[in-house]
Amino acid sequence: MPIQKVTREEILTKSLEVFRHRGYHNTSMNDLANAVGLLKGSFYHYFDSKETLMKEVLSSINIFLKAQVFPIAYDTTLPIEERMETMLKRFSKTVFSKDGGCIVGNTILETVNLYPQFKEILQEIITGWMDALTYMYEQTHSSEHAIKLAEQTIMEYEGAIMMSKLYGKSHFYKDCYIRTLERLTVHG
Amino acid sequence: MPIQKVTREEILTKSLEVFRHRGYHNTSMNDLANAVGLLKGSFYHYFDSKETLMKEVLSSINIFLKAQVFPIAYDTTLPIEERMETMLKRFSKTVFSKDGGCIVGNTILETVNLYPQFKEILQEIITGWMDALTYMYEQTHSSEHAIKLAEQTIMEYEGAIMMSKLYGKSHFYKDCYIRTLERLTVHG
DNA sequence: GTCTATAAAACGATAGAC
DNA sequence: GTCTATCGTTTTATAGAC
Repeated sequence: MPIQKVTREEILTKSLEVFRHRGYHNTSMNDLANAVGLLKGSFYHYFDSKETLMKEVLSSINIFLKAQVFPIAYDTTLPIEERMETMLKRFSKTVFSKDGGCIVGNTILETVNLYPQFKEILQEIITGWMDALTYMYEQTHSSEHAIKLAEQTIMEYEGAIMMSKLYGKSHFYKDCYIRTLERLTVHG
Repeated sequence: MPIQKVTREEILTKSLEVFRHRGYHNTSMNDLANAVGLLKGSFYHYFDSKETLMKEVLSSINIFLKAQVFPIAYDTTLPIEERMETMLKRFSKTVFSKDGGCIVGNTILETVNLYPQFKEILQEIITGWMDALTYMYEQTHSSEHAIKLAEQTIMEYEGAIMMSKLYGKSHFYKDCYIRTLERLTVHG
């Protein structure tokens, strides 16, 4: 048996970073292979296409969020503010990056119109986030209002990513974070 | 002189639509040329590169906004709600599209990290929008608060575009629109 | 003939896939 | 490494208005 240089997991982790930084169409198989230290030819031993790889990257994000992040919202042993804070922080660590990219938001804007292959998994991720936020806002608001607040929170965060990228400043996130917490308590 | 099939203006208008729909990297010179009824080689008679073309597209958007949209905010002969409504509607007509794309937001997320060529003009567009919104919110809020509200408005709209694209629903825009108007009056 | 908008063909580079 | 396709770009040829 030849030596296995990398694992599928490592490829997925590295590919996530590359896709987040470069976008989907502007990432070549060469970029991905280089990032994990393989020749692009060897890459097809693990994944049969760029599309399949992206699908698995998005799927692994979804699995992680469903296992490690979203459940926090429903853990009623913790105070609501703490749940929200922890969830936002963990979510950011997975899905956002320092240079201002959100792999989920970027991929939606870049592909949903013309490459519906990713639409389903992207919807699943955002819906999971929506449900978790809605559940938390329902503790202090009506169901209909909670949904609107959850939508507003997600929209603001995605917009904050754009603004951070454009101006290289991070206060947009922080303002979002504060407003997201404020919505738990004020003007019911 | 031979028959001219298209004008520079027509190319810019058509290219704006193609870039908005397909994104920057996923648009080929072939796509652009086909959209205006030329072969891709002939395209270079008008623009010397894809990058130059995109720059001019963004620049034409900026010129239009500065001449026809942003000045509305400063027209004190009109009531503030009317100014905001008119501005939002005109802005949407130029920059957004039915299939849920914002050429400005998309291009920021797709290019700013790796193609800084567009950064300056993109900043100019967003800053123009920011200034117009801030000016209006300053009528009923402090300067510092007005800036935050303007930022929040832009972030929400860009997020709404993402959500509309993902779920094929338009209520995200409408909610943004309502909240943007509400911010003019409530909780000063 | 000159000028120029477009077509046609071909360039080198790089894409995704094998 | 090799394949084929396509990328952005350049060059050459053609056609029609002066």
